[in-house]
Amino acid sequence: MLELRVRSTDCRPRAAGAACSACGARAFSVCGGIDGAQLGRLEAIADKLGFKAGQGIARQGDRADHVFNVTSGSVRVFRLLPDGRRQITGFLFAGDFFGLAPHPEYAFSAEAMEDATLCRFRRAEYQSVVHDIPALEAALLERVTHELAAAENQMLLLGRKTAQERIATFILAIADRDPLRPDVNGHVRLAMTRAEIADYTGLTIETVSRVFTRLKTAGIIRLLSVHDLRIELPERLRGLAEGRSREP
Amino acid sequence: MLELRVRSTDCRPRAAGAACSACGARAFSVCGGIDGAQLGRLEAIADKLGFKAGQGIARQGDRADHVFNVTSGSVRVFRLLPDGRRQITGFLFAGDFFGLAPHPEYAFSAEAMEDATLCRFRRAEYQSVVHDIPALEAALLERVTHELAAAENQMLLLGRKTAQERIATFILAIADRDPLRPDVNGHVRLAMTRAEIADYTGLTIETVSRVFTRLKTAGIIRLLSVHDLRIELPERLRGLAEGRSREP
DNA sequence: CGCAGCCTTGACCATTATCAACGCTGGTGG
DNA sequence: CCACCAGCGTTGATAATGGTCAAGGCTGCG
Repeated sequence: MLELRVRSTDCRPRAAGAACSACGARAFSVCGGIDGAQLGRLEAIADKLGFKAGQGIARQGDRADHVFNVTSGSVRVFRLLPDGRRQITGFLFAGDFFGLAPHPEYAFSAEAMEDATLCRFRRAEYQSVVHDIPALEAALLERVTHELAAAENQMLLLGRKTAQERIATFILAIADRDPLRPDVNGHVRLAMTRAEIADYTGLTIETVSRVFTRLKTAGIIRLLSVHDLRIELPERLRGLAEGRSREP
Repeated sequence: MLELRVRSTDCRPRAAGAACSACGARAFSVCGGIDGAQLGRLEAIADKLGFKAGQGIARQGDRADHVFNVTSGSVRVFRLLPDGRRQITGFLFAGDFFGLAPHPEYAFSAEAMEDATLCRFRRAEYQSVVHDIPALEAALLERVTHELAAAENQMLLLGRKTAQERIATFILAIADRDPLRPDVNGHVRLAMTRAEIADYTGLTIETVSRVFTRLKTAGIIRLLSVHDLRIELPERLRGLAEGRSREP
């Protein structure tokens, strides 16, 4: 059974109208005109690796010999400053690639969040197989382009949004792409710790915690447990996320 | 004469060793195995447009009908919040594409910084031509992947660096890619205003100004004019940029 | 020469970080 | 089975970085 996947350009556009027709209900899938046989050629040159929760997969500064594809579980990717400050640049799930950047060393570290399995490719072999399958190259281009747009949204969040706006945006992003429960009446599962949310949103864990209780007090969300919440007032939350509270 | 270009994955790796061999001294060029004839096919379907400094090229929220390539001059790309807060996500120069993201509406606005000329493609035609030229698709993939890595670096800057570290990083980034004067003994030209630097680094113009004078007072840089400076102590500046001042 | 648009500097303020204490929860071992 | 501990999360008090508001300076252009 084929494990390797290329996530489509995300099913997030649900909200924006243009749902990924090739994708159906699942959050990831083989998309963009690549058939299983073609992915099979790529999978054939992969090492299949398993990682325990918390285990390191790649380290910032190491020689960038490999390209990775997540096949199950979840992975956090981050950059560190020498004194330990951490910026998480992404939470990755099945179908996501990382390590594509054409640099001699990894600019990031990656660790398993939950137990995870990955395909690992030697860069040169990966390059030549991908190069051989234009449809795959096209799908990757679309995917990476989409990630670039997401990264630019995150730049807006980190550069210009308040703590409350950041958390509101974050909650909605999770809700929109939660692969397991597609917003069953506003239910959102936070697979990550407060520290991870903080390092993703550029805040501290204390501020994250305070904002959650503030949103709760305002009746905008309800905290069901530390890792589960329900969105009670989606419009208010969306208003915060889009910065429509400070309007001029 | 061919105007359209695909920037290589940047000549920045100068510092990191692996210079772009296909590129030579110029900061951008036709790279990655695409020849002029192939680019010519793309250029053939382009509208050539000129924009005056300050003029808008695309607006956040408009239908995303076009893809753009900068052929001369410079362009700023940014996202706005409804109250006017602005995050500049990139300064673009000849050879840079934008509007590639497969979304129904532009998630960004773009304006000419200096007078600029661009190639503009209808998205569908663009797609089909690119799709027809695997070497071009491959070059774009590499380029976009590189930009994604740069965007993630910017996320680290915006999420975790102090004002001083941000400006130090910014100065070095400009110095490394300045297309005109490749660091003639530390000389750096800032083509942008303080407001643009602020909106790129997630600060205010006042803070940007204060940090510049602080770096000047510390003897790390010298301000030759508002738009020109010289790096006096490159190691100190690099140390700040990498966060090596707060080390534990 | 004068004005407009940037830039700089200063005084004050607010948001968020830091430091600290405490509570909850789940797992382990007595 | 219960008690304890470790790790995570919450809350409070205080501090600091950077933002806001305001005034004034410089520069280039008409």
